[in-house]
Amino acid sequence: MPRTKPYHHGSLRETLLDAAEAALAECPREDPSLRQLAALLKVSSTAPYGHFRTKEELLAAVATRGFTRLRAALERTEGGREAQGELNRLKALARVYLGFGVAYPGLYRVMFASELDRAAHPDLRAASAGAYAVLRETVSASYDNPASADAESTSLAAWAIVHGFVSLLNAGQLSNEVSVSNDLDGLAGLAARTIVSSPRSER
Amino acid sequence: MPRTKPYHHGSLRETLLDAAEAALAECPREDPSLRQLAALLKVSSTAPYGHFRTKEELLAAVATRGFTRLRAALERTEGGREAQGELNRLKALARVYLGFGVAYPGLYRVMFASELDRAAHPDLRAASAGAYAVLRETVSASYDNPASADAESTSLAAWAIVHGFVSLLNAGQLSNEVSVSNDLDGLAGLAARTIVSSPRSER
DNA sequence: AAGATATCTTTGCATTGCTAACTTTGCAAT
DNA sequence: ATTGCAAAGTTAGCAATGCAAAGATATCTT
Repeated sequence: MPRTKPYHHGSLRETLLDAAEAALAECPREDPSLRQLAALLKVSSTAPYGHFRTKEELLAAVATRGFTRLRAALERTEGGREAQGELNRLKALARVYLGFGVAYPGLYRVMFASELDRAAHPDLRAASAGAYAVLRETVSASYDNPASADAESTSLAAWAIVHGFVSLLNAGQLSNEVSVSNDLDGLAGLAARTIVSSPRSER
Repeated sequence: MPRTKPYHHGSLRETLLDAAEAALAECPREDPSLRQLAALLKVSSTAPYGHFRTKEELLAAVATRGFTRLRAALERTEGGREAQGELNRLKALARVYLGFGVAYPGLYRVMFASELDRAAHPDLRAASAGAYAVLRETVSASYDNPASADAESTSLAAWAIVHGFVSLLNAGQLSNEVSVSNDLDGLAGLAARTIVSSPRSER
């Protein structure tokens, strides 16, 4: 277990996560190497192994922090709860989601990397579920029965559509359809409209 | 340039792609190593470099084949064109898309990997655009003006939602919402309904 | 003051992507 | 047929990486 105030480096664990995130910001399409991170922090190549058993564990921790921050961003959304009608609330939320994903493509990639074994990292699952919960609550708030299967389905569709946009954007798959793509507001509106107008049996 | 009938191995290039795909089928969450592929095919470790300049180039070729196959699968969809109403056509297409993505998680991951530099691989872009075209044509067929911005947007939303579902499923992110998740038919219906009911100015 | 413990270092190994230089094979032109 | 040549494959080797021991060192507890 890490101490509160270790000797050499203060708190290497957090610093490693910061460095990994910074590296992902610079080279979004490749995972940072533990050795480079260690060299950057002036510690030996194997120092990280005192805090993470494997590289995947470090990446899982990075992803967990990412979901926590995404959740915070979603909760901080202006017009997220109070404002003018369901459509605008959803659009605002979608806009924040898209903005986050596009602003931190490397981090977002790690967060949703299918390379990570989610079953082996419960805290990661929890953080992810926490971020999704914000979306789900906002979507299902406009349902008579927010716990209904209908509300659940629509929430899922909402997640799929915003995540799909971010994923396609960051993969460079939407460079052709620039008309709509680079305009995050447009995409957010599209996502919100698509979700709001979806059929609901019990509204 | 590769010959029609080289000497030692017949046609190593295609065989390498097959082997890479097979490896992805076995270990979907990690990229195969060139050396292992070479060893499997009983050629030297550097033989692949006669056909691909880098590993990324091989992966791009794998991804290209993947998109070609996805397109073929989408075009082969039963009820894709003829059948009973827009909703059913879309649902059938979505079902095929989801089935493909879930059946070949490793291949699908490489196809949409943000690690690949799409700008450097025009054929990959073309194959990807070809697969998307099938989806777009099906979606926009029900519009008065299939080339309208409206039809385009809805097609994009359709791609985002089915890709989002596959991505979330393969990342293991939907294991909690099993109620709907593991049922591909249910997800396909959800996607189709969400898209069909989306607002269209000029219908 | 002394021991325990977490933290970090040194050493080392196997794997990997890739380069450079050489060899082998099959085809074509003379 | 012999010769020349280009494509395809081989061997050898380098630097980087993830990770496993085993040893060193500083901090905390007692």
